[in-house]
Amino acid sequence: MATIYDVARRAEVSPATVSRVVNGHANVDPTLAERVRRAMRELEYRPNAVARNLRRSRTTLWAVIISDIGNPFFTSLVRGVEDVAQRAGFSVVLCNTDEDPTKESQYLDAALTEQMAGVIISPSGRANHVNRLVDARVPVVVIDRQVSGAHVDTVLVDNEHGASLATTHLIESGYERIACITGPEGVFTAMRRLRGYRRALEDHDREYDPDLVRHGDFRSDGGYRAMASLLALRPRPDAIFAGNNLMTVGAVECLVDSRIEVPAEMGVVGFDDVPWAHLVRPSLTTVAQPTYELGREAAQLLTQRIATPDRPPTVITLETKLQIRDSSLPRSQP
Amino acid sequence: MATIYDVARRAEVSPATVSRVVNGHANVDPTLAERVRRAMRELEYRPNAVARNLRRSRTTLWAVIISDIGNPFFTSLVRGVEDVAQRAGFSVVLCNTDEDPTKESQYLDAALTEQMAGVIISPSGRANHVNRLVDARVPVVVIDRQVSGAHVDTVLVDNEHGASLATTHLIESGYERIACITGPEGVFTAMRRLRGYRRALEDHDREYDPDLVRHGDFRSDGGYRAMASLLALRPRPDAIFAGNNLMTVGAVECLVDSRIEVPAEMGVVGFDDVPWAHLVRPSLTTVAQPTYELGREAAQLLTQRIATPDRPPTVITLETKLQIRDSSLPRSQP
DNA sequence: CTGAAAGCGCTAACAA
DNA sequence: TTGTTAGCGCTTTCAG
Repeated sequence: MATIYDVARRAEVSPATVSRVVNGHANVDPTLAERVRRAMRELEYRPNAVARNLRRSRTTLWAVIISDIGNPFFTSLVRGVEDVAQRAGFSVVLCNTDEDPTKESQYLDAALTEQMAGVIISPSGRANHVNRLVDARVPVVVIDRQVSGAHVDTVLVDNEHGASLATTHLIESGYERIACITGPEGVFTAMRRLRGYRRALEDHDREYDPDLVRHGDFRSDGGYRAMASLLALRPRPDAIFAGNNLMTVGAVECLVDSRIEVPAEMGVVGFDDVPWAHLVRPSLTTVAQPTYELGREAAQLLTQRIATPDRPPTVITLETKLQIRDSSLPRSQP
Repeated sequence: MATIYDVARRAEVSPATVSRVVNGHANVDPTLAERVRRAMRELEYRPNAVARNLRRSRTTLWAVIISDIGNPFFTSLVRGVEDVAQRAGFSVVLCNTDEDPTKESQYLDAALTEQMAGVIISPSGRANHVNRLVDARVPVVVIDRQVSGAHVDTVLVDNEHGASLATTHLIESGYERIACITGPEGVFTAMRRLRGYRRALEDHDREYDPDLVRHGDFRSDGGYRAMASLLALRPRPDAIFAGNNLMTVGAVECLVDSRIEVPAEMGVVGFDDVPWAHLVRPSLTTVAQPTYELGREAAQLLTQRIATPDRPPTVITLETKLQIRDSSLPRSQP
């Protein structure tokens, strides 16, 4: 690999001049600049970002740390991040933790030791992970899940409100025994969505019954198992609110396998849109999240945090929207 | 951020000794080592990977460059890569090109300038991109799509054979006018799958009719549009072979919207499994690819390439398997 | 077994 | 406008 010295020698200038041409910083005599550019071309010179990063003590890479690369929620979000990052001159790399705190910790280490310019993270676990970044003064934005006790920019959706909308919709459509499949205990979004479900019930003078609640793993399998367990109840629930997209899919798979008709025998509303929802019969009522915008907002916060590290942290909450489709058609009266 | 000098001073040793403790390279007196470790803890010392990388002129990051992060094919593949990488002490970062050569080029630049330890790429475009890596002696493995004229490790599936199996299956199930939706012109997998389709037809003394072929974009929308265009034909096709998972989804969506019964009015076979295939009615016959293994094999080749840069390139071809489900049920005789 | 010192490739004062 | 030079933080000879 040619270095900046090789180029300098060939162009008969100093390394500093080459650096100036490469970075377009200072004014360089056009003749020299041209000579430098030619030398670069001839030597196929490519700046060594590692050396540059060391010298400048900053990099141009953002890490986006997410918990499930297989969930379209995150892939859409990542696109939002990418589009903003690119315009601001950063490259985005993705790190997939599979909801595993060990993996998350490893990627945090990588982000720290590699001196990444910034991190956008949907934290799987406790606050201390995020605080490691904050303490090390790495610009960081938390996305999707609030971290209590971390003083950090955050982008959320109105989980509780969305869940409440969904549940209210089921109530008003005439469903009587509405169950809930929420996410893992201790995960922020899972707790908020459960709270919204509960609030809606209580607002309509329904009893909140913990027996009708299951905790899944935010993946399809968990939704399937939770649904199966709910189906064993007597009396059986006649509707369910599922706390994320993949668990909705799993729950519906279970209903299909059990030959239970949706919505005739079981109303279904899910949180977050299901990919290829059109293909699923019947079409699914969901609480739609602005996933792409979530990514955009996070990326914008991150650029601002990088520009002004000492600004006070912001929390942005985006709105969800209830998309009524066929899986929650009004209950025909007996 | 504490540096190695800070630690050395506190532990009253030389930076070299700290380095030895950190890397466990040479033998260090246990007393000193303990002093160093304590100093590290007290200062929350974290080695600066940028400086280390510069000094060692190698890094510990792999880039996986893929064309569509929204396609489960790639997400499963990435998991295969991650599992191997982690064991070998590398971190994996993902780069999404959205099939855009400009983005691809940018990520290649990033991989080069950041001196990444290795690259696994599913190239969207021409050979020259990959050759930039090979020429720069960056360890690289090409995955999913062969690059003609690049002397490089490659992991593929038997696209032609799989496509031929799928088409033969439709023929033997009694379908008469079998159309094909393949991928973008010039994309390796698209060409091979089209060739398999054609070969199967000709092997069964059917005429290959270019009017029955459409080129989609490997995404759902493209599949939808291609299907719509095929439906305008008179006589209409009575079966289709779709060249990847998302286009299969799009094609089926189009059929649903057009109220065309599958398989009664249109047999469907897709290449690559569709996520949540259970939910799609009827269940879809597909050519299943070993996506996770694809990633594993690629990662293994990459570790070998890094260990022995001058070994001759290998091409590995994994087998696909026809998964027969309901969307291609034997045609009932008229 | 330990320390001194050179240098990875680049940038940014500072001087000329 | 250009060049000289001193590091960024780390590893790794080479002496001791």
